[in-house]
Amino acid sequence: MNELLHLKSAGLKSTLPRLKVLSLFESGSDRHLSAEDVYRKLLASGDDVGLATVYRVLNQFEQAGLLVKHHFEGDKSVFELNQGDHHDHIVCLQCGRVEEFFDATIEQRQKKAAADRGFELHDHSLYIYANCIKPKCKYRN
Amino acid sequence: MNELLHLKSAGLKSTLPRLKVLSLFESGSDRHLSAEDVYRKLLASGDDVGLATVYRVLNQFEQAGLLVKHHFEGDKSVFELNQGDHHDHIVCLQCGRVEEFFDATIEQRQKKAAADRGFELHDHSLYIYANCIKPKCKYRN
DNA sequence: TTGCTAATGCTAATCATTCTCATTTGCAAT
DNA sequence: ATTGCAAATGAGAATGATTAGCATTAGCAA
Repeated sequence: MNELLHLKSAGLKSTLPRLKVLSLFESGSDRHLSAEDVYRKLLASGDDVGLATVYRVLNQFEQAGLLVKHHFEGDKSVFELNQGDHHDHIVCLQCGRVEEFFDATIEQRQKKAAADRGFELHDHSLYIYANCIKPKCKYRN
Repeated sequence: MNELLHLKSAGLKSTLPRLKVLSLFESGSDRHLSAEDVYRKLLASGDDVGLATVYRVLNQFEQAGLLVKHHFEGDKSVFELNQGDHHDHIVCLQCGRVEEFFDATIEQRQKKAAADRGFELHDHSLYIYANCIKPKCKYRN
């Protein structure tokens, strides 16, 4: 029911593909999904949604503020549910695991860096590429 | 002569296309160039270098540590001369002007953020997207 | 000067993403 | 419930950046 409200308020019709995609993210085990990921997952669960539609819906959701889009290293972009909390990302170069973090000091200094140089910060993207040192990383031990 | 040394030490033959590309960056008015940019500039100066070669050379130079590659918002990537000093970027959303900056505190906190979560920082990319408030911005006044 | 390997320059191929357009579907007004 | 129509979908073609394949050319060491 919540989804419906979201879609409505975004001026989007409540259609099958859109509901499927949205619930994928809301039920999500993986928070960060590419268009291809979404497409595969839907196919796997027997829901036939065209790839073009997935791309369209994802972008509409981003516009509507339901999702946030990220460009990690490499070509394809990934989306995650927008839960209001801004955060940055650490991506493991080995296993691809993504961890989120927020550092008020970094945010602060960014704003200052921009202001000092005569810019008005609009947005930023910070990705840290690293290696897990935890045993969690599937490519270690 | 300096270029020659660079190429040699990178195990790259000193060829015309490579010298052309390298001097483009070293003489550079624009520090940040895409493959397409390089291609156009070379054509403009009467030097005929194939686009594929430009891409190849750019990547080889990156591997060799002569250039650094960046992915600003959007699709195409840009290269800049590697002068040893790491820095991040502020990109004007209006005019595309790129300003470089370095903030020791931000660097520090990033390392800490990674370490705190069991990662060993390998690399990071930080891009600030902003609007010039200086009259410099060609899309203002 | 010769010879061989690496480099170049085309063009065709890839990959992610977007566009086109004919067909279908949500939904508001009968 | 039924109808009508704009909005949404699906399939495949088109795009744009980047890379691969291969025949030709050019550094450079002997």
